[in-house]
Order: sequence, then C-alpha cells, then structure tokens
Amino acid sequence: MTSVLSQPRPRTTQMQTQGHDERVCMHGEDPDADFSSDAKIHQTNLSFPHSSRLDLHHRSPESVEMDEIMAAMVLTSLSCSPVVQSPPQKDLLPGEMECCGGDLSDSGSSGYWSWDRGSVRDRSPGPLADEGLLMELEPAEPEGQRSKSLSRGTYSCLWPACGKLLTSRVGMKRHIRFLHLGRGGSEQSHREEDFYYTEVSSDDEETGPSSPTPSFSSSVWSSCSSTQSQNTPGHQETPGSSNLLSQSAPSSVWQIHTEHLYQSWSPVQVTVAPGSPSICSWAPAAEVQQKSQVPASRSRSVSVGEQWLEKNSASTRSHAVSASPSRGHCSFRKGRGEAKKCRKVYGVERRDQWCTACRWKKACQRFPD
DNA sequence: ATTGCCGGGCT
DNA sequence: AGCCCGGCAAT
Repeated sequence: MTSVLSQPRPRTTQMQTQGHDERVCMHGEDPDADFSSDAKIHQTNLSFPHSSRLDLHHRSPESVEMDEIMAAMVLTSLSCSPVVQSPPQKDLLPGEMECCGGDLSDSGSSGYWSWDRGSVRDRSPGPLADEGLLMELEPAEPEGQRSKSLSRGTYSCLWPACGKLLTSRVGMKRHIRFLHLGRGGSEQSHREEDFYYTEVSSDDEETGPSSPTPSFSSSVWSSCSSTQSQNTPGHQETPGSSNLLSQSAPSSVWQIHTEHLYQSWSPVQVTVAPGSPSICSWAPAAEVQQKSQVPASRSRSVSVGEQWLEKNSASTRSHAVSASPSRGHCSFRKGRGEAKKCRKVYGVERRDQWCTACRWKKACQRFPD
C-alpha cells in the first residue's frame, strides 16, 4: 500500500492516479484483514471446549434421538472401512478442493486457511496428543494396563480419531460419556454410548489409529464433498475438537468451515478446472496467486497479463495485480467492467502508458481477454 | 456516462 | 505501416 502510493508518478495526474491506486489497494487488502481477524475469531471459538459442552448439556430429547441416528450412521461407516476412508483425504491438496462450490453463499471472508493450519499445527500429534489429553483427563487407566489390553479382549472407542482402548466396558462407557458425549451422568446416554465403542480381541483392530490425525482440512473436505454433511460431522475430525463436540454440536462448526471453504476454494476450483472458460479465471486467479501457489500458467488471461507485468515496472505491476476485480464468484461471461484494459488501469490522463492498440482504439494487447 | 474496439480514413 | 478517430455495442 504505502509502497504503491509512494511510487514516483509521472506528470500531472497524481491526484487522480493516487485515488485510483488507493481504491484498488483497499480492495486488495481489506479481505486479508478480515480474513485474519475472522480466522482468529474462529480459532478462539473452536478451541473453547466449554462452550461446546454447554451446548451438549442443553440438548433436547429430539436432538438426542437424532444424535443416536447419526451416531449409528457414523459407526456404520467407521466400522465398515475405517482404513478405506482415510486415504482419499490425505491425497487431497487444498487447491483441489471442490466441495460445496457455488452452492454456498459467500461469507465475505476467507479465514479457512489460517484456521485450518493453525488447528492442524496445534493438534498435529493427533493420536498422541489425543492420548495425552485422555490420560490427562482420565488418569484412571495405567499405561501398563493399556498395553496389556492390546493382547486380549478390550473395548475400543470408535469415536473418530480417538481409538481409546479400555479393558472394561464400564470404563469405556464412562470414557465415551465424559469425553465424547460430554455429559456426566445422563441416564439416556446409556444406549448411546454403545454406538461409540466396540469389543476387540486383538491389537489389529484399533480403529482409532487407523485413521490417524486427519488434518482438519481433509476432514472438512471429505465430509463437505457429500451434500449430506450432517451425516459425517464427527467422523474424521481432529481429535482435539472431536473430543469435545458431540454429533449435534459440529453443525455450527461445519457452517463456519463450509463458509470459509467456499471462500477459499471456489477460486481455485474455477481456475484449475480443465476446459473451463478462460474468462472465468482472471479475477480469482489473481487473488489465488497471492494466497496460494497455484501456477499462473493455468489461467490464460493471468499468464498473459503476468508475462507482460514481468517486463514492466513495479508500479505497473501493483496496478495490474491489485486491479483484479473484487468479485468472489465467477460469471461465465466476464463482464466488460471487470476487464482491466489500459484505459481503465492507467486512465485517460496517462494515455501514453497505454499499449499501442489501446491508443489506437484497437483491441487491447496488453490485457487481452 | 463510460468503456472497448471495429471500421475506416489520413499521412 | 503507423496513427487517429467516428461510431457502435455493452455496461
């Protein structure tokens, strides 16, 4: 911003040009500012276990029933193929997200990245950290007993990414009730707990570690790709969050994430999509280049523009890059107002900086469509 | 009103 | 070929 404004400017049109630059830069930087603050907010909310628990305590009977249904579904999916479910997510790169897409309304911020990475970094140890947490919260089980339990009949917690093993059914129920369901002595949680653990006879049935530390991005990912994200909210969650959020609680979390997902991913998706009209790629790709490392070569418009920009001065570069339209979504036909031609970029007053074609009122060569 | 640029004229 | 502009369509 300041660098742009302090660029030496030719001739007489400083006032207007500065105004132009300032406007453009505001577009370029405000979202980032929101983005970081949003991320902080979400991070704060999500790392706040107490609020989640409060929600759990106040669940209505209907929601409990729904929880049971969903728990059964989750359990089914988990017990069927816990290993099969994890590979697809790890291969997914952020830039390949194609969930939710345009179905989600724009939220005006894109805090997803910061949130995701922060949470992943914080909880990256995954099962280890989870175990540590469990041990910390529930020190009733000695380590020796645990290791011993691997070789004989044990009860394995099926809660996503938990994998807690206990030798007693009661202990397992208590573990689930306290840690996952988040209620202390609720009577009706008796049946519900049965959904969340299973009896195992050997150590090769550890369902928890079989899906180790799914990063939150991938979990959001996989569940987001299904239109019924409600079905798999707890499933494949980060341990830290899954421990504290029961099936009904994540809905707000999902909302938060999907909103940010939309912001974060839809531009990438648009840019990467093979065969997509190149007119779609200008605006999003320019933003993407600043936030992620998607190659510019995927977008014809951007690559041409960038190639030209490479040859030009820094001030010119800041002009053109930051001049990308602030629109988040992509219309199939790029509106005329969205195209940044020499006339628009430099203004009539700096016509001598236009490309030749523009000066001649021909089709712009510098910023071709 | 502004913008992008086709078509055409002038040198 | 280089340059310029009237005029039109799109916004």
